[in-house]
Amino acid sequence: MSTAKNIKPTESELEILGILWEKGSGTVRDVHEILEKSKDAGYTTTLKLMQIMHEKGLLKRDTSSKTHVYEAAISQESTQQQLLNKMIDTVFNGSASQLVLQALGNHRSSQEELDKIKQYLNEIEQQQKK
Amino acid sequence: MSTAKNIKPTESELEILGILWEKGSGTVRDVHEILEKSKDAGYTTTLKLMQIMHEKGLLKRDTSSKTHVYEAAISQESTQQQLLNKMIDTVFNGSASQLVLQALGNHRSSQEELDKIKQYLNEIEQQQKK
DNA sequence: ATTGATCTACGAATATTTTCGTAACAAATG
DNA sequence: CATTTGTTACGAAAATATTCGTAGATCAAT
Repeated sequence: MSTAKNIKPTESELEILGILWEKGSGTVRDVHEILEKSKDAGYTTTLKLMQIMHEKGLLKRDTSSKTHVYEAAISQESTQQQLLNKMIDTVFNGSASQLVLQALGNHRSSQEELDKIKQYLNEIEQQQKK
Repeated sequence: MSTAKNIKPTESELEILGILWEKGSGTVRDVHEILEKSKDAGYTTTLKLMQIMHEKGLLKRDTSSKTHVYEAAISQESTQQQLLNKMIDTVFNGSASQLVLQALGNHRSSQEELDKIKQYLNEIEQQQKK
């Protein structure tokens, strides 16, 4: 397993990763301004966090201009998967479908999304028949 | 919202809650023995954690005999929901169905479980037609 | 050139979480 | 009854995570 990162972002780090995954890339100020909406921390706090994340290999950055531009260095998918696995393990008695039911239950999903899920379920069933 | 607990169990606390939800109730030793399998910490560490959790209102306990018996004081479902919501928010761009797809993707689910999910999807669709 | 705004770097203080040693007590064992 | 075993309580150390003040650099506008 070459890409198997056993990296464990902290709570705050995940918030920053989330923002960068969505934006693609951004400066400390970009990230900070979004973060501020839901949190309250100073600018240098966000800066420091992102610097630490860069040291840890969680973020890449372009320092060619004065204002550095950051982006996530770990994939959203693999991080999602890792977090899901732990969550299923500790809080959902090891049952992925229990998690799925719970997630579907409380979030109003669009018809389009539901269709996508259904379609996916069919694909899974097809595969398992083989 | 009367029961709206804004309680945020830590990582270790979640592990203990998970065990107690599954067992129903147990002594410190019970919990510790299970915990030991995946972690390595001393007995008094587990004890201390459970004491703190009791102080915080995360666990109930029966002290009528020398060896205390603990059980979870917060519901598994509401905790699951709270964690899911945060996760969807920070890591899944706010999309519950994205989480569902990811969860289905990597965990091999039994046919029975898949059926249950399908059935649930139908129920949701029915409700939304109203 | 001087000022002001903005940025990075860095160190350190705070806060939080986790870990464990030690003491006191009770129950079981010999 | 003395000893060993298992338990709780408690305090504090250790490890981690978060926050921020301050200094120095860069750049733009006066």
